[in-house]
Amino acid sequence: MNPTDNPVPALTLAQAKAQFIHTWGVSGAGWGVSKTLAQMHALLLVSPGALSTEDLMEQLTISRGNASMTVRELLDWGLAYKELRAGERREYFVAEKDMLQVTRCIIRARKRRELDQMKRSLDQLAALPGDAQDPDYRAFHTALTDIQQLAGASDKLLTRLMQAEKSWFWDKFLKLFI
Amino acid sequence: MNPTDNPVPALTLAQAKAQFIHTWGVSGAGWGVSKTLAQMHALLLVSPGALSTEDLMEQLTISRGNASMTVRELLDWGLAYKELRAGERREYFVAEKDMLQVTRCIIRARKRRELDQMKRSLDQLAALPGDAQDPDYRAFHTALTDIQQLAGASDKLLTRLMQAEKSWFWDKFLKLFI
DNA sequence: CACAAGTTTCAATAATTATTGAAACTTGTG
DNA sequence: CACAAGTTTCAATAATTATTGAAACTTGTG
Repeated sequence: MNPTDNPVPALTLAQAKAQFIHTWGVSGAGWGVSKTLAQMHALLLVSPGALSTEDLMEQLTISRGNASMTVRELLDWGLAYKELRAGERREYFVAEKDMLQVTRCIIRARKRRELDQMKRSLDQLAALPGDAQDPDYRAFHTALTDIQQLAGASDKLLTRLMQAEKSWFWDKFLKLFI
Repeated sequence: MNPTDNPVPALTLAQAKAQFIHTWGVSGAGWGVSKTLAQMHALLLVSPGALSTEDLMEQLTISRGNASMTVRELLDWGLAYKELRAGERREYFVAEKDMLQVTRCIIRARKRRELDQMKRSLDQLAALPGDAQDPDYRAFHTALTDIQQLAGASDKLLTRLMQAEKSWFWDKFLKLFI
């Protein structure tokens, strides 16, 4: 189909960035951050310098309101930082670029939002007394206990990962599993 | 507020089940399975016997169509099995109750759907040649390389977890991290 | 303290995703 | 092969979630 030696015509850098932003947005949606949030993070990740709200609006073609709220959320998650410039009113933002740190931020937020809450609910439900002869009660109790065990293990693993230093992380975690 | 010795009035088993189904549904939504799917799985988990489509419809108060599609999806994910009864046309379903197996199923599905796809995209983009002097290119390339590294590590970790036998899992994984 | 430059809020609306339910289909039996 | 018992499909609709954009607000200066 393509008569040259290079079968895939090279993308321009701008196209590659756009594709990356798109891809990151799609997967972001898959792990519990909104698409716009993930895209904004992607844009900041591949930008060499800090960007203003205005820049974000333009480059992602989103409204001012959306840009404002999303950038605030990004700060909340710890995935971006403000960069203030002397003598300028306008705020600039840079991404957290250390991917281990990024992972940690996301784990922390999701653990709090979901796992911790689920554990509370499970603890309450698993404590329900009942008749050990009743198959309904037995099924309920067995399921709950198993899930609690998994939740406890996940909790501890995630807590460890969050505390992990880069060296610990790469040493224990990667070397063990790779 | 409560004058008896028991400050929280005990839930009935049915209420506890309902609450569990609700909670499981909420967290399910958080990790990429639909709420109805997660609820149906929860219901099957706490049911001592197999349930028919009819039972699922009634107990979750969802339509026949929804029940049919969701139960199919549950089979797809490997989170439930058909149980056929001799001389009956009607199909019954039981949950996969081994939580390690459940985790494995979910990891497998999500890895395929998201991580593998993302890796393909990253590999293509990270291969983009460019001018090492250009700060734009440098930022892009650094970000991509870092993410690739993380994606590679995650991939290997998840693959290991999926292959894990119960003994391996509880030995290495839990003992190491707890 | 008026104004310019920017930010935030939030009701209205658009976009997306999940659900219904009736019609079409399948399958096993007399 | 007609029928009963069940399952699946899918267009219409409902529910949910994300986005806009204009108005209100904030903040720093002359």
